[in-house]
Amino acid sequence: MTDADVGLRHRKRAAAMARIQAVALDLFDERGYEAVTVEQIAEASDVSPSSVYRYFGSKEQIVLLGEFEFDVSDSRLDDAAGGSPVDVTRQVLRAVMDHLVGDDEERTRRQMRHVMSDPALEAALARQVYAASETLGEVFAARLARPADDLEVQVLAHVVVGALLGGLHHWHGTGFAGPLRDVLDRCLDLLERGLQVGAPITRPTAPAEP
Amino acid sequence: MTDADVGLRHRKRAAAMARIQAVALDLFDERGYEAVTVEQIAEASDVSPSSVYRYFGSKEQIVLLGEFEFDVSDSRLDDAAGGSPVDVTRQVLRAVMDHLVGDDEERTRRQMRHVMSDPALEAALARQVYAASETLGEVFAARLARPADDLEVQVLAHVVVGALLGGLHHWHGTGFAGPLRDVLDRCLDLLERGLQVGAPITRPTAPAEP
DNA sequence: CCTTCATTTGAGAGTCACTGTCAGACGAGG
DNA sequence: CCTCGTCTGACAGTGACTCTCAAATGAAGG
Repeated sequence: MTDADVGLRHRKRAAAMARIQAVALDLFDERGYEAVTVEQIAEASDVSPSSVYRYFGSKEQIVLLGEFEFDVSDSRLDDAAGGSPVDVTRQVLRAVMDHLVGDDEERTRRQMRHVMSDPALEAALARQVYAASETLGEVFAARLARPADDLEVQVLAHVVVGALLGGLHHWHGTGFAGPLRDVLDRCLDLLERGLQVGAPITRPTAPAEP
Repeated sequence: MTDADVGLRHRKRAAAMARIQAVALDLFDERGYEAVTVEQIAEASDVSPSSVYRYFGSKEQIVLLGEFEFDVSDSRLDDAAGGSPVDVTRQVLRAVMDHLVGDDEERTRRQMRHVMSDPALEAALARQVYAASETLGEVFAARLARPADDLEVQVLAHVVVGALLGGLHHWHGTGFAGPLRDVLDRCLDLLERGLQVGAPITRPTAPAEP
């Protein structure tokens, strides 16, 4: 094994993966996710179908690879030591967003459009998000010195991720208005401020609106 | 068409579906979800594979059909008029639980064991739960007289469902200890009481965040 | 430059979930 | 008992995904 990043082999692989994702996204925009076969993607990307599966594992991961995952060992998590769970989440979020948006904001919207309209993609994303909740739960549990299965820890982790998912849904529902990062930040603000989750429904300030 | 429930045709169909689900669950327990093919389920249930797909649409739905869905038109929703979102959720939860547990508590555990250990099932459940969040969001939006895409509404709905999902995870992680209904009720209690979501994490190290 | 070695690639065959079609079976209703 | 409408099973096909294996190719040393 060479130094792990600077081999012709490694670079070719990375280039092929990027090419496949770009080509696939174009084809999906053109004809829709379901209507495009992996074989067609492979041919248009000058690789064999075998390689596509070797690289991505599944058709969904061509779209989702790397999205909405986070690295527990990210150094920024250490910076949040002593902070609240939401602080920790904000750090995690920053790491996720750098991956997500750092690359290309428009690209994320194109991905989301397909994710939200295809059942298979939606399911794959939902699973990925659920897995992220579990990881976040482990982080919280470690910080709070509680067992990972602790009810409060699990509820907390899933609630935080749920809030972000709500934001994602809002972002999609409003035609992807504004930067995703801001929307998600606002979601965490809402959580911190405390949702009026137990308050009787009397709508505080909302003016009548159809 | 007859009165919709009391025809031989309808009864036969219902019986076949119940038989398929029971047979399938036995086979899954025996050999694992993935190792059992739909064709084998069909043969063991004395129906054709075509019928299995006609009844359930997909292999996953043999396990998941009806679980973790709720009926927006459930009469109990009206009883919660004027209550808080959590009250509404509690009513919804009661309706869901009556479906879920009303039938057979042990059966739910068997289902969950497979759901949690198979990626395809986990994804299907995650998607179903996500869809439930959307439905709940619509209910909340209507109650609060806000647009369905409203950020707070979406965050609220997804947070509530997230809390329940956290409870489900806890339930699974603790070997399905105690009635699921109680666990989920406690999750909603935690939400109402307000999670210490913004509170600094109690650690020996001194906090240094504003 | 050339050889050797370790990986990676592409090709092909096979499995299985799922879809669409259609003729025959079988309740429903008279 | 007979017609009519619906449901069922059989069949053929598609596409995602897996496995295996021989050929290609980058890495490393002479």
